Amino acid sequence: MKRKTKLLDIAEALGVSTGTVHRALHNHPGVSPMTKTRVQQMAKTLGYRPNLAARYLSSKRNLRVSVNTLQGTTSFWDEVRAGINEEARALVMENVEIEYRTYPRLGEGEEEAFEAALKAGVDGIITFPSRPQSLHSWMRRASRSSIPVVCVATDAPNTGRLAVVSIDTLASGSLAADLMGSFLGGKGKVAVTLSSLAITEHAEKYKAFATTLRSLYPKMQLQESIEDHDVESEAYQKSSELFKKNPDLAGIYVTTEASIPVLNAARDAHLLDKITFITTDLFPALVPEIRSRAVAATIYQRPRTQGRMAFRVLHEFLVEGECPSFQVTLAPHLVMRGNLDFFLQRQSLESRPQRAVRLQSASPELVEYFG
Amino acid sequence: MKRKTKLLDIAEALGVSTGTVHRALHNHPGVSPMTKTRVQQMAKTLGYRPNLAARYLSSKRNLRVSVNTLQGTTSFWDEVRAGINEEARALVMENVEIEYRTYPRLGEGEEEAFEAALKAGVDGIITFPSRPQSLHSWMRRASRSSIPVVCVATDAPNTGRLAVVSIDTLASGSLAADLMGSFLGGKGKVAVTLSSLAITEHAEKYKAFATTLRSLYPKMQLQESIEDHDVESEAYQKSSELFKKNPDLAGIYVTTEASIPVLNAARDAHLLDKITFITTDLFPALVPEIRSRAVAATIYQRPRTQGRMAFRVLHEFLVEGECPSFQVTLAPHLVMRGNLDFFLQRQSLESRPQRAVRLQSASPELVEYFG
DNA sequence: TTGAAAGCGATACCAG
DNA sequence: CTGGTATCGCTTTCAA
Repeated sequence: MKRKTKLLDIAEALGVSTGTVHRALHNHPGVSPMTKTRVQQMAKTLGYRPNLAARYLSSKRNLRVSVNTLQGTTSFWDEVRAGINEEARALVMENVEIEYRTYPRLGEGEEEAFEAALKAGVDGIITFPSRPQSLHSWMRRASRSSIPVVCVATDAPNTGRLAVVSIDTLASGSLAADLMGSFLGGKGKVAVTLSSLAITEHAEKYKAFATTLRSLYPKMQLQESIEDHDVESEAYQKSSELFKKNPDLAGIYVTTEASIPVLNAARDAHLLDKITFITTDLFPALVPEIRSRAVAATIYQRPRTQGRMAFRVLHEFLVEGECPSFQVTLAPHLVMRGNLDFFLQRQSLESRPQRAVRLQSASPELVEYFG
Repeated sequence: MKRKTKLLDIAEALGVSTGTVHRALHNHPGVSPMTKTRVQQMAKTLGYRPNLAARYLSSKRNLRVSVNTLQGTTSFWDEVRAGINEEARALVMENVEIEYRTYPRLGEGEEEAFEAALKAGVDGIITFPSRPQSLHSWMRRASRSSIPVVCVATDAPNTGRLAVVSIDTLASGSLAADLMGSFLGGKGKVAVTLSSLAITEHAEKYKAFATTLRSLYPKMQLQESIEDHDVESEAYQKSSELFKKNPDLAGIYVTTEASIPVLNAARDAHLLDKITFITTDLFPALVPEIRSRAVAATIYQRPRTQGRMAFRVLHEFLVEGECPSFQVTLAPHLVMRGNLDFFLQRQSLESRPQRAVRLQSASPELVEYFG
């Protein structure tokens, strides 16, 4: 086990000073191209890896990251932010500042938020690109200034973003299909609602659902999908129509968070107890529906963990400067009435400021839950 | 935002030197009781938090942790070790050494492994206490020498261990019950197999299963549980008897890894397609059973994440010196045929030496899976 | 029992 | 453009 090579080693090997080496490795101005390449070569051959402890200790600059997400009450985004916070405290030895920029509604104010983050000169951005197209040019600009951007929940393709953290859409759709088939004994009419087939994630869930259903439960009939375009009234409207047209509908898989209008449509059509619902995510209004078994199961997208991973990836990049571009994909969790309480217990504490969520158990111990 | 208080601050406040302060805070020998308490007081009132970067930088000592688990081929423990490794690389800036000590079978050689770790003078231990009673005195001894011990998968109560990382047994049992009820339409005879009711985790799973079944599906009849004592032949034997006595058995929940003998018993009794199986964990032999739908669903205990968390908790303690004793409880994952492939894809790469698991996706990106 | 001082490895500045 | 050097906060050793 040989000693790690440090700045001085490569300086001596080249007969220059550590200052020069440092500047060369960081592309700081004031180094002749010649020496710069020589230094970079030598660093490579010596296998130089910076000592992070020394870096943190001597560096006065602290990293600033902007977190751009939907506003408050949506429990999903509160969770995401909580996850980011947790990971920030756990991973870092000081010197990371997180600035939250939120926007009120899908696609409303997100460009402004992004622009503001860039203007403020942050070192990295975690964002939910609710309208990837509209953010596209801003993200490319960030990429050109080599400011890393991590997308959460939804990807923004071809934007030069560093990474995307999301739930495995294919696993979600396939699991939903397999469950639906099992619950219904492999027969009956089923449908899927989604926001828009134009959104990759939703299209993927739908496709996975359809494919799995066809291959595992060939006798089931999948109806055409419903697109609600993130409008609640549209969801209600269109699902009402669906129920009218298909009074024998046996199951429905709601891939978006907008399951309440669909449930209400079924309720108003007096079909609630005839239809098996599989929904997405977990939020207060859904809880009684699961308890009453109106919803058979919901696929939880682990917002807390998504936030955690997003920060982790960004931080790793900022610190190590690695990774071109990649995806982090999480396995979804299944919540049914049987295990609902365990998830609620976990959620209720997410807004706590502390570094880790801890709750009293029966024993005098501390309990931590991880999504 | 005021400057962080450092060693020098508290030294000046007391008119002593930083060396003394350091020794006092670390209970090093050679400090008068008087000054020691004065220093500790002052540290508290000033809200002193050590600067970890400086600590790492100046300290030559490196942490050694021993990981005591079952041997190799069991994919579960390979995963756990992989998780530990991953987290170690991700969390730490050098100076952590991991020593693996494995033992061949349940309860065989684990005391020796533990003793060896203590003799070797490690700074912390992560262990699977396969026979908590037999490890009891060793663990108490570790606790007396204030060597932190983290249990994985199974707890060892009243041993003074720092923490336990495990799957939420209640959520597992309840989820299994709810699924079973849903699959079977709320009626029929069901049974549970487990290793031994004397093991807390198994008793909890059983109880959760029974409770949830009774409350959500009161028409279902739960038979008496089968205990296999971790002996495959016993599992086969006893489940064969069960099937003989209850030819109308509709479902069975196998809470242990020993699902194969139970499946074989059902197969030999020509009841395989009449019984709905819900099993535990995911290993090669189980894959074809899930594919053929002999197993309707399996509850995955996320060994990789268990390993990750175990290391994380231990490391946090070693570095921050906090936490009396606590539990980390993970939500189980549900694997069915629909989403089986996603888990397999993830597993197949677990033994990779790299810091993160990355696999080629359709796009030229890197993909990471997290359990 | 305590103080003084020499590092640890990178950063950031100032002087040449 | 480049070299030299003080600095970050803590650990550790050597003297007193």
